[in-house]
Amino acid sequence: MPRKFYITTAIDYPNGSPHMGHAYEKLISDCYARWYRFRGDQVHFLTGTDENGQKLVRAAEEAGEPTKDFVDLQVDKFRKLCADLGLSHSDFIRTTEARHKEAAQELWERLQKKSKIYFGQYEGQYCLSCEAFYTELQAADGKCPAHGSPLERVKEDGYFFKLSEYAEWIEAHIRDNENFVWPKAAHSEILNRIRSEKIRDLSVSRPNHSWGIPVPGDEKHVMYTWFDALINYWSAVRNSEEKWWPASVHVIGKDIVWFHAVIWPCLLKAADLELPEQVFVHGMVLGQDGRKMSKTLGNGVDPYQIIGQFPLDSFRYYLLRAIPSGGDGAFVIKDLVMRHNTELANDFGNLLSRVVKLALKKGGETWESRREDRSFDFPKLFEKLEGSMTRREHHRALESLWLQINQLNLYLNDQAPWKMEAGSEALKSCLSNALFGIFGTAVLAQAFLPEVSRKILQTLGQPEVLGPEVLAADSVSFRLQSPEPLFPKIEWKEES
RNA sequence: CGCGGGGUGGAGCACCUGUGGUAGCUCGUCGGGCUCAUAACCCGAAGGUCGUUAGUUCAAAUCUAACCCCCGCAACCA
Repeated sequence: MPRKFYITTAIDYPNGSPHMGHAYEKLISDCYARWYRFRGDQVHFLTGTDENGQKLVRAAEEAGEPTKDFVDLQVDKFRKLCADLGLSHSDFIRTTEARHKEAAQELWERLQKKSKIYFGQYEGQYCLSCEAFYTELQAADGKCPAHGSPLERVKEDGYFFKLSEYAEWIEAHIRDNENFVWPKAAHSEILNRIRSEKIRDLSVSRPNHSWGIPVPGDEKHVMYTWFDALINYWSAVRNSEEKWWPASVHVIGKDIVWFHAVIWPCLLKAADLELPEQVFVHGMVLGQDGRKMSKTLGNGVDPYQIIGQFPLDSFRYYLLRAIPSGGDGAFVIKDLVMRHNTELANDFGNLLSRVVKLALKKGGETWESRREDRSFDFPKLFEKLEGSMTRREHHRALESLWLQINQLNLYLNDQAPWKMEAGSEALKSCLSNALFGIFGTAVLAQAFLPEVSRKILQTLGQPEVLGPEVLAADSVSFRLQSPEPLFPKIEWKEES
């Protein structure tokens, strides 16, 4: 029976255009979605947009457009990004959709019925321009960190979620489930924070300015954006809840760990819903100077500087390989080009050329690889990749894959099949081994380099999508086609 | 101040976080091999006291402590 794997990205806040971080998170998630699909699991892969909150209303005002029109337009950009990245997502959710509204309201009512939400008063330092409260910690001097203007002491009516009731429970849950927040650094950081901060009840409503999801039974309030945003993971699969819930992995960035590792599980617990298995925190794509990408520093790289300029698989490969999962990494276009030219073109692409061309010359189109002749242990390599992927170390999976590619190149140099006599057994066995080696590598590379793998399999005369079981098949036959360069070299000059 | 991440041959990074045991990868430099292939592939060499200091240990880049430096935690922003 196939296992199920439900993976999500964070939903994006579309007040600006998609940036590198969005692309990174989506590509990582896509890689895992494809890997689990490859190993035979039933996969549901969700991404989408978070469209509530006053910040969007303000952004629309600044753009001089009605909020809804503005948001629709922005969301299209994110949809386009998904398409341009070749994402294999199963669903794209918008928090302005009816299905989400209904789900959020249902969850609210559930919590209210169980008295986990109550009506109260919020008192704090409030910035009028931000329409947000700041804690003593954020604004120690009583001034708005964003505007520098003095904050007002404001009392406001609103709804609260009894987060404090769950303080001990969530600490225990995180402590006892080492994989719940991953990687380890994120796990200990959040645990640390829970222990040092008093968990207080969470304000979950805002005054209704006709944008947002109305609080059931009280039109004067809408849900706080974060409250409803988290629920998207549930609302997207509510119609087939028994099939997909709970989520297997929420892939998120560092800045929203608290919401996903603390608030979200507590909400679910309070509503008697099952908890996600894992919150996977990825690192940040930094600017080429190794600092956080920012407009003021001008060190940012827009995803659209890459998409269309460089092959998609090279972009994917670079992000997945050059930035260790869980850590931060600088995005340097020159390095992307270098990895494309050396690792992809020279190591991998050239390997395909040299083997297939030689095979065509020496033995024609039809080749067969039998299990007893094989020099390479792909089932074992699969296990290795499986281990890396389970630990969410996709960069190591790629490293293992490349070790295999290097081994193949070395094998050819050692065997020197071009010196062997045409028609000899030695030649036949050497080349069928090499062909199987490429085949196995391409099969395993599907989650990482979908487009390229497809082309390789096609060159070998194999079906487009294959699972790990073919690696142990008794016999695989190839019907070779003349290969075209998989990775034409890229000429690229600094500051072009 | 506090929290978190990092400091490894000329450059960029693994390992450390999965088990402490001759320091590994890519690029660059130098020399060699091969000629099937996308001027590609393979081998070898030079180059590091793994931020500093102290400690634990038969043995530390890896564990412990202190310190120094860089980055993120306010804004565009995952």
